[in-house]
Amino acid sequence: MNPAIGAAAAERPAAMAGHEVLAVVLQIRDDRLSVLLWRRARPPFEDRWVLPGGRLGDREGLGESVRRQLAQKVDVRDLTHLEQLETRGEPDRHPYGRMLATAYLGLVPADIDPVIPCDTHWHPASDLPPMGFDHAAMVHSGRRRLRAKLSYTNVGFALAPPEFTMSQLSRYYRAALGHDVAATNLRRVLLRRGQIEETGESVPSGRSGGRPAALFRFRTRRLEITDAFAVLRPPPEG
Amino acid sequence: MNPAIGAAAAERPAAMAGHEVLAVVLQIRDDRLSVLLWRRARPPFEDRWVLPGGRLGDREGLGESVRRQLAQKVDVRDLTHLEQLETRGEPDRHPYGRMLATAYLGLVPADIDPVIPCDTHWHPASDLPPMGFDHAAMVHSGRRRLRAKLSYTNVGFALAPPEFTMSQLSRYYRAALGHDVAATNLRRVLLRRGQIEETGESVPSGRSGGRPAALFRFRTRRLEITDAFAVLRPPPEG
DNA sequence: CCAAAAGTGTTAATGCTACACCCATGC
DNA sequence: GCATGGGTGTAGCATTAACACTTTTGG
Repeated sequence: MNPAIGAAAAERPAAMAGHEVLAVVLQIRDDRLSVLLWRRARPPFEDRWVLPGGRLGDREGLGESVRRQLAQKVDVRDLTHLEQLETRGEPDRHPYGRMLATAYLGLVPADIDPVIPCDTHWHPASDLPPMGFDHAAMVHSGRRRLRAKLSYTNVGFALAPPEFTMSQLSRYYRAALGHDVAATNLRRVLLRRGQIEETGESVPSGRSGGRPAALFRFRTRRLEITDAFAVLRPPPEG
Repeated sequence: MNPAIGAAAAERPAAMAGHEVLAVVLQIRDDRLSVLLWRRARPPFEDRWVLPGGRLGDREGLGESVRRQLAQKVDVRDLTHLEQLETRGEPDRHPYGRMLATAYLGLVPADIDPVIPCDTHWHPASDLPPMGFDHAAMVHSGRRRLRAKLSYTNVGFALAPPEFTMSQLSRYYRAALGHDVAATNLRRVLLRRGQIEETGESVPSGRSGGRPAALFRFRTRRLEITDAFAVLRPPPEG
């Protein structure tokens, strides 16, 4: 274990070892996939950006801990989805001693704007600021996971507001996937898979005219795998 | 020598807190997907079956620790693939105190028969014996992960020997996926994706006759995603 | 010659993208 | 009317499962 360096070590005396939970909180903001980061005020990695999170409490589970810390520290309570990403435990990942970290992916729908403390900010996930520890790698894991799941699950529900038009939804997909997504085909894919349904309502057109857009909603707001077995699928029943 | 926390913990339960790594080691044996389990000789969960593993050492990383424990404790050194599955940290998952566990998925090719201690056995993954802790859930995670990855990556390499005939390979896939897989189509799918290639050699037919089978090998024996973006794929270059 | 196992050709179905076209609205 | 954005129809493409058929071997 690293010998303590200067004053900072005084805060965390000899036996620093433990487990922390971290959250890659993603949201589509202004048509960009963004991640919530917190600016460190002290060493190590002073002034670098890190993921929100903190030590696992003695009596709490991992997911529970992430939710608590997000609520307490950055006032994020509106996660529509939370799943475990990965655990990192390289002995030298924390300069002051042994510290394991379990990262979660959390998603916030686009219609919410959580009140966050002044030392936390949303950053475009494709243009991260200088980050501390191994947190940048975790953000990349989160992005990859989200991208993958958008194509075989209904995670879209976690990025979108409860009701939305297809052109809105296609913008969310575009932001999350990083490439163009045609609203017209997205509609058919998601309808075919039974992920979304029409609410029956529609949104009046803006001042520039245009046909009113139908409103849709996700049929369920819990994660489901809708497109398993793209290939090597099991033979039909019987 | 105890995979999970043994007697030492029982003697001083108060001080028990820490992190262990566990391995879901899978192999196709006799055309069945099998998992390596270890029979506990003492409480808690005496006589139940558990995953091999043990405490994370002070100076080792998680993956490193799994490899060490598998080599030392069950003499498994021939993993062709190892990846992290999940970390469980419910406060009550271990009756004697707080213990986090990170589970890995390890794969052993079908042509190897590791020498394992007498208290460990291979069990069919579809018919697990009574298991201790939350280890049965971890085995299920491992199976699901393997099944999923067989359809969009080249993990097959980790189940198969270096060279194989297509009917052998289809048996491995059948065992892992749990449903029929036609050798003829499997061949075309894997060739098209560039996962496998012919070695040029072939295997003489058995005493019952039949055309000699061509030998194949995986082009690479490292994990690659060969079929990303089944849907919502990015538009062509430009 | 016949049975057995491997390998090829072909068809039909699926599910997607792209694009042309039609619809409803504001001005 | 006409510009604007939404929605539908349709053609083409890629990929795969199923199955008939051919090839190569042992007895």
